[in-house]
Amino acid sequence: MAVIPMLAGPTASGKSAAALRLAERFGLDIVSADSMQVYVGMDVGTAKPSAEERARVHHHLVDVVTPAEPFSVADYVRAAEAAIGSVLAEGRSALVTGGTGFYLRALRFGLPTVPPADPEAQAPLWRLVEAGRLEDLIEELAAAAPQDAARAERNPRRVVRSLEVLRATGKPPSAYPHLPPRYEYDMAVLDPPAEPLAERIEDRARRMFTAGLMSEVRALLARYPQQPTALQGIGYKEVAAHLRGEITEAEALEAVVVASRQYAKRQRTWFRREPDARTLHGFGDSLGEVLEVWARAVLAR
RNA sequence: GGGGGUAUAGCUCAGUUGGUAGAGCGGCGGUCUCCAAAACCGUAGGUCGCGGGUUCAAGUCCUGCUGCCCCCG
Repeated sequence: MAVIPMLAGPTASGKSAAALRLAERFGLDIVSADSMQVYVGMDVGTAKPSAEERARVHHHLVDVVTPAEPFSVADYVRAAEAAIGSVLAEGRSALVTGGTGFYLRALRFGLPTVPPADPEAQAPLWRLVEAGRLEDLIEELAAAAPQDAARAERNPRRVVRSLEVLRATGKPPSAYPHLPPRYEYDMAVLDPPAEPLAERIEDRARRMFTAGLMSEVRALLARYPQQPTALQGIGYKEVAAHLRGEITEAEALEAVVVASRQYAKRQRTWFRREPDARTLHGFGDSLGEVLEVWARAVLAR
């Protein structure tokens, strides 16, 4: 059974460029693992691969839904596994690459068997949260599932989700096993030094603004008034605030830079604890040889 | 030149009738079982512009100086 190479790393770590090189070198398709690049019309702000790059290498899981549609890890895993399956069926292999650790982990270790989230079932719980009764919900959860309550860390989203599952099925999320993953992966994580990464993040944010991020957001808002997830994206929420006149363009740019830096931090934290992953110190663009050796070894298994 | 205002954590600012300082943001660390570029949890930062004075005690009152802002000339 083939082992699929998986390349992760924080934003602006040069993983996309590196992935493109590896894909061309070894004749691989790229399977993106990016929770924002799945949306049509979100191009500039997500640093989506260009049309030219997508002509050179087939990218899967990019542009699969509109910003008006919901999309979740489960959707991701199903679609990504299907994509990998079809590539393997053609006698080739794929390279999974992206920065959404949550998606990568679900792909590697399997989707949990917890029932899917149901917005209607969550609605009454959210009403309580909004009414300032989070404490009560935590208590209810703690009474039946102390571990789940502890793990929720007072995070409203996690408390609500855990209670939703508990109330609907009588079992908390922690009682559900994971489905076995469909494929085996070998994960490499780019870990660039913080300072240079921060500089690259700032440069890239600048370039996004000059490349038309503002008009992209304007078009998005006009076309999809209801956006469950898109406006969570870095670059999008800040520019939207500017378009509403709440902050200046300079402030929006600064906010994007800060949010991106914080995001990169969270990604590093996530990947650092990822089991069985090899860490490669540096940027994707400066690790060409190392990455090639790694990919060749993985593909030979 | 005269008058008024202001000076507190990296930034923006709170600090009640005097009892040696807080918040938000940022920074740093962490969490993550179907919204994850999300949502959270935890921490470290301050000779309160500088010098005098009053007081048992001053960020808080008085005073001189310095910086910044506004008004008048």
